[in-house]
Amino acid sequence: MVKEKLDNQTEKAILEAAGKLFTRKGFAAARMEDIAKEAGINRALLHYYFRSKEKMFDLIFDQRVNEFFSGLGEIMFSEKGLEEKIRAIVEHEITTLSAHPDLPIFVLQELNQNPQRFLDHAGKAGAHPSTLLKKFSAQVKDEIKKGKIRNVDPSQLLMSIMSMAIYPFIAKPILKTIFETDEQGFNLIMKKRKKEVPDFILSALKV
Amino acid sequence: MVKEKLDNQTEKAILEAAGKLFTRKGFAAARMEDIAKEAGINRALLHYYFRSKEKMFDLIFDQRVNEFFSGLGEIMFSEKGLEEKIRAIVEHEITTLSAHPDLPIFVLQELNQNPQRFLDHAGKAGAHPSTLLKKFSAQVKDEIKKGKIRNVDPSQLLMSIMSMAIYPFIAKPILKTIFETDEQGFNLIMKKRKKEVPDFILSALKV
DNA sequence: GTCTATAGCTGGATAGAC
DNA sequence: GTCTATCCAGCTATAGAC
Repeated sequence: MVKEKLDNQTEKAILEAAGKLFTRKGFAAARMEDIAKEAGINRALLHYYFRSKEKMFDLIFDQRVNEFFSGLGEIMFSEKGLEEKIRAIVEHEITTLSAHPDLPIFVLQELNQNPQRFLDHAGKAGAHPSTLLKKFSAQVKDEIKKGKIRNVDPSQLLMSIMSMAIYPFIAKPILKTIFETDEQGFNLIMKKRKKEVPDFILSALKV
Repeated sequence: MVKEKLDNQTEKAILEAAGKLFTRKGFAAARMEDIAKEAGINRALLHYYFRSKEKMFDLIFDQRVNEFFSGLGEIMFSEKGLEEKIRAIVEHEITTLSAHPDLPIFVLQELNQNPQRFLDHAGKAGAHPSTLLKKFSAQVKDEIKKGKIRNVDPSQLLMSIMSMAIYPFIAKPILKTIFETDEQGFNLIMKKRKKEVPDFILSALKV
């Protein structure tokens, strides 16, 4: 009666293939034929396992959204000080996205297509995303009151942090052209960015 | 013999409709039927004017890439000082994208799909995009040498500027949820950002 | 230049054999 | 559980009338 977890090679292969193709091409442009080929099986079997293209996509998308936001909550709700927290966020984002570079464009493209999805997803996850901002906001305001940092709008600050860490992965093709470099060179630049960005932010926050 | 420029209502209507739908849904998900309906004509006429879906898309895409980078070169190659230049870039990007919010996700999604396009496009435009970085880089290094600003990597700085201005528009559905606001509220936040971001950057550059 | 009708293809989904 | 064969809807593209 126990559901098999080790044996289903096929299911795993399909999910991997589907993840790859949906993430790369988006829902509409990814074809079942391609997914089947990538998984080394045929189209019919995809439907045997997952019934429809949409159901497959929903599985993948939810998983990707989770990856995209994984770890962020933990860091935000940890008891770290502000500086340490900022360093941890940037480090975490850049490390995650270096391993999964096309995560953000995929998730954000599909969310722009159907914003409701994010609310649905947040619903499943439990806490409303705004609690994350509130926690961060309180901490920033506290530091301002103590005179530790300059007076800045916490929302604007949070946006800036996330922007600086994530956007380069979205703009990668442009950046590779501008910097006249390849994949390896780009990754090196991102690695340096793990230190550069927090330093930049903290310098901006100095009183 | 002169090509009509005023009379072709239809061509204009089609381009507008196509722009709207391609930008919103991407190439694969946008259907000729929808474009025709949006333009108030029927499918056959689309082909009469533009032959194929791909040709239509190429026109739209090129135009969108131009919009996305419009004005940036001018500002970069102007004789403004660094501070003024940073303020101008951020102001320009946020203003442009407030008027065309789904420009970046469309352009960047399609460029990720086919990075070659950017090189092709840059080719047509004349100057290689890397000249833009070189100009900016020289100016930053000069200011550093003069002791006017902190020692920062110009490439990293440029990335940060663009990130902070552009990324929020890509992450809009997420931000609207986190900030618990609507379209109007979002626009207000972006308006404030035109000042907040340059101030933030300049503060980070202080010696 | 604009329409209707339709050809022709692509791709998701199902039936049924093994 | 996996395959082949096939159905059928949806979409691009074209032909031909007006």
